[in-house]
Amino acid sequence: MDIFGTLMRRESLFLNREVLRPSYIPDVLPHREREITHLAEIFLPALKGEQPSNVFIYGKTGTGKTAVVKLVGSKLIEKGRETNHLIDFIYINCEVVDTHYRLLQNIANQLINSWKDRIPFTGLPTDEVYLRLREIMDEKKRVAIIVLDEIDKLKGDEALYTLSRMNGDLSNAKVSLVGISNDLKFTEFLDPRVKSSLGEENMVFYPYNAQELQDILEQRAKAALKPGVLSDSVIPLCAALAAREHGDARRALDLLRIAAELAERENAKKVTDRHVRKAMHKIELDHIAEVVKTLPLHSKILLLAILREEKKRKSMGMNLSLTTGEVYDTYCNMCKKMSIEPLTQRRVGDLISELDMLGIITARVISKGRYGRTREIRLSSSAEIQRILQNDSSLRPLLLYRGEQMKLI
DNA sequence: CTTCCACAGGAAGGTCTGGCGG
DNA sequence: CCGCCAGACCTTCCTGTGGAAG
Repeated sequence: MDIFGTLMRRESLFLNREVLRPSYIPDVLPHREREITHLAEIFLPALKGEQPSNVFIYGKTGTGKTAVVKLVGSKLIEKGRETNHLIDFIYINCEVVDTHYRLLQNIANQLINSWKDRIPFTGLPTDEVYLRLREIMDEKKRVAIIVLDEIDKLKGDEALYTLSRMNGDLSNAKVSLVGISNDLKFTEFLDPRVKSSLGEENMVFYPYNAQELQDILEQRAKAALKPGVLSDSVIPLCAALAAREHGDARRALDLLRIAAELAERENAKKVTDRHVRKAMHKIELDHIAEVVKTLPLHSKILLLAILREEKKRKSMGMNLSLTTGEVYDTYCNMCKKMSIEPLTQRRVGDLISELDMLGIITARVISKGRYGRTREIRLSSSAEIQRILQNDSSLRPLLLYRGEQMKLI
């Protein structure tokens, strides 16, 4: 059987799939011309060997913050090479690199060329790492622009404090910082000194509206897909759906790409609205499935406890929402069944908040007056969560064999 | 108006792991 | 090998609180 032969003969709808991926940065960013110019003006002094102002950039996800910064950054490096002013442009995502130590370590390692001088990711005292970083930068004698994406994910403001006053410790090199955040309230909690230093320049990226999203999609679709494969209403629909979710361009591009992939798999000649809706559903379920699978054991037990309580409520025709106390009781029972020591209620409270932030459950704080203050807990997609948990081997003792399938007890 | 429930969630500290230099 | 370090993950102890009931 020529499995791949058959698949390969199937006509692809794509010219270049990459163009629709979130990591792709096009050379032209529609509706961000003003932001690009503004940022370029701020960076300009770097080309004269001077230190650009620090910048703080706000904006929700998918508003083009990262794309604009990376685009302007790469143009800056290019121009720097031409004019013989070498510039270090360091991009760090603080969601991945989220502590003082790792931040310094990461910056230093991006500046180091040789493998063996690299700084280990644990073991050294933090100030030692800082000293080494200083040495490295002073040796290079360059202007370095350090981009801290998702800066609000950074734990503690010590790291920002260190970086923002680093210029005082450097004799030959210069540092300027670009902070990117989608949390508008982020600076409120910062040390005032850091706040004023980081906020020398401020930029706000507003969400795209449906029309702007359409322009973006059209531009990308032209490069990514073969001509004529999109039904007329597909792009407006993707744009409208994404606009509903606070104008997230990343979401819009994902929708279009996945819709096209689904259509291709069906061997369809054209991408239609139906594919887009299917894509949206798929994105939601994939997200939940991915997160639930990788959850630590106690969070899984907790989810199972919520699932089971909800089912019980449903069969009794009662109100679906649960409280922390109820969930905790069921959770403790389940732990007993598995002969596992349950976590404290305090800890479980934190786990519940985490699940809420991940979008697996909704947990709103409500007051029931005389009957206390608690969280109102609900699963966001019980069918999908149940499907994942039923196939989880670590929860086996809590599941029951019935016919061919594992069922919840 | 006050009371008081059932927690929320802050602070501080303990334990364990992986990985470093010496 | 040891001693040290940062960070993940928990516990203990604690103070704070929205709003129905009294």
